[in-house]
Amino acid sequence: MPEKENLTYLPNPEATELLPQLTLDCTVLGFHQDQLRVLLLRWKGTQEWSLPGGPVRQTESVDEAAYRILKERTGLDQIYLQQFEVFGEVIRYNLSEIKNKLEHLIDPALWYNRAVSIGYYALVEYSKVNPAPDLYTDECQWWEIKDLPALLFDHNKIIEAALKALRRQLNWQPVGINLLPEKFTMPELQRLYEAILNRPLDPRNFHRKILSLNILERLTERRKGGAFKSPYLYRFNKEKYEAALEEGNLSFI
Amino acid sequence: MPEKENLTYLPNPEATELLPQLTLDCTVLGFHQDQLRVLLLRWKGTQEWSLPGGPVRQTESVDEAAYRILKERTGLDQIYLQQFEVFGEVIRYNLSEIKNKLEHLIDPALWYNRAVSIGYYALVEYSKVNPAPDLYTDECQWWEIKDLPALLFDHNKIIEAALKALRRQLNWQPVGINLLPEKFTMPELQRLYEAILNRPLDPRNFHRKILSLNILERLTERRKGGAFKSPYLYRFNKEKYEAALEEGNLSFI
DNA sequence: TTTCAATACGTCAAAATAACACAATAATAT
DNA sequence: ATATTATTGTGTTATTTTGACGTATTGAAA
Repeated sequence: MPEKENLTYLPNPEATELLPQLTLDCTVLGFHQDQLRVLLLRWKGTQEWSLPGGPVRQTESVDEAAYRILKERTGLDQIYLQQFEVFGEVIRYNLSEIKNKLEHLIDPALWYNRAVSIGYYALVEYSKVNPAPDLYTDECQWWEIKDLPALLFDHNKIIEAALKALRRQLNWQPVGINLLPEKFTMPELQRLYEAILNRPLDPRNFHRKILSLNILERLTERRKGGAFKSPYLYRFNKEKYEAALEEGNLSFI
Repeated sequence: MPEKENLTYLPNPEATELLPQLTLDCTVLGFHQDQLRVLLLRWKGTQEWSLPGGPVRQTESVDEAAYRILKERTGLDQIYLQQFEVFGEVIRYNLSEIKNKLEHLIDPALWYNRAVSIGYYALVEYSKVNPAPDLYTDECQWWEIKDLPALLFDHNKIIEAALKALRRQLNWQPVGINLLPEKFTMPELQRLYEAILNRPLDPRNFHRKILSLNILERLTERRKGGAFKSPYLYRFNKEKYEAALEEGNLSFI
């Protein structure tokens, strides 16, 4: 009994403001003190953390919903967003456990038995983010990616998948313009790549490789104040960076 | 006004059998006569074509729904499936046009104003597929990817996106075990890669590159009957192929 | 002034790649 | 039979890229 796209079955859910049984979850990644960090929310009256996210309104696209949610949690417009996976299992996590843990906030009868979640990752400049909790949470905080607690829902799994997708992206598209400040040093960029790939890189080879992409401009300025030799400051050439994003660097053969 | 995952808003749509306002679309790709082909359905009493797809049942995961739909349209179990993008625009296509074109099949009042679609591509062995139309269509047929008609919904766009995703995959994962028969020749594999990448490859360099992946086994057998020199037959080493799929071949640096 | 480790720049052998030459083959034409 | 022909299989070469290092420079701190 094949069913077709857009075909309505009663009762009509479009009477509601939100797309039913569909949510999105955002893995917001920032880089600070040589560490990749993710933005998490702590639910009121609990020590339970989870990713920012929520349902999609009937009047907005899924991408727009992600932007809206991120704007609310970070204060930022113009975030780099990437949809990477749909989490569509019938049973994604222990729902009754969730109901119990949050029953002081949400009537257990109000939860869907099932929701499909669209996974996004966002790359943001750590220092520009103004973490803001929402109605159900009273803390919005950065966590080191290497030192996460057990999260609510299947959010540990989602973060793992986001990192995997980001690592994949790194191999054919540049990464960095969204995670670093305007000006940065080569060692800072290297440590970002090391944090994402989770392995050390040879500074000399990294330097050569990243310059060969032709997306960086070296300034005459240097970063003062650190111990030892002052490194040059660089910035991304926006046009060339965008072009590299567009083209990608794919060549099986 | 942040809203949380799984939180129900009345009326409860879970009373229905299907996830509301959510569908999936499958770009089923096969390879025949040096051409990449896609499986399309023609709607009854029309010359209108579209991709196989449909809604997700409450009792199945999104992936399971895709497998079910593909089983129905191709007769195949164990299809290689890849979720590649969510199409979540509020207005994805001209709905009233669709309503008009299909009103002899579906009451225009029954269409959702909006549905989010999860895009999959499937790689199948052309000769093993038994194309079968569904309740609303009376033809299920292969079309050359290079010579597609204007499709219903946003399905031309979805196919384009599927091809882009497949080309991307080609650069870090092997492709072929799902699209070719058990035994195949090197030129056949090359023409598959050429069809996907849409550009000619040097046979000598292709030969060297693909063998370096260590996923192929050359048989003593040769393909007889063609004009000119008989090419060797190869088959994929399943274990090594799976391992290559798992690992991927990614190395920015 | 010396120390020290991070930074900047460079070297070299090995591996991978792109471009191309050429021999072997097997049905077809002669 | 023999020659023809386009495809297939193998090899060569120059160039580029990569991986693994060496070393000089820098500038705060000792």
